[in-house]
Amino acid sequence: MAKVDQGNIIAIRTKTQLEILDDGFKWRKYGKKTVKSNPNPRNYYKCSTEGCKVKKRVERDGEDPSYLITTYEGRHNHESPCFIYCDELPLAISYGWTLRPSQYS
DNA sequence: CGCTTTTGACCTGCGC
DNA sequence: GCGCAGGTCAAAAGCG
Repeated sequence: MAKVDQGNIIAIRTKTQLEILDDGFKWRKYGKKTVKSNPNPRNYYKCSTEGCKVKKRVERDGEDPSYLITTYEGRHNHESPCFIYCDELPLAISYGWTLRPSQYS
């Protein structure tokens, strides 16, 4: 359905044992699905802020369960409820996250 | 009261 | 043409 993609897909790998990472935005979980590529379930989140059509995909690394892969899709239409949005990348870098190109699966 | 969360089912696209 | 995979939505319930 969504053919008009923002074209902004940023995959970030974080070394954490937590299942959910909070980057300062309000995310509403709208789906859970298990992918064959990974025996782990993949969580789908969407920004609950009005005017914000950003989608977030969270999945564990099948090769490194210690790592969590967070994929951001789209651009925020507002500032972070608590932090300032830096150009195009969230405060992920401040956390030492690894930024990867849109070459995701 | 508002908002969030959870599971299932459904749909589409692509490949062969 | 069929199957598979992935993705999204809907409803309901619970909680602060």
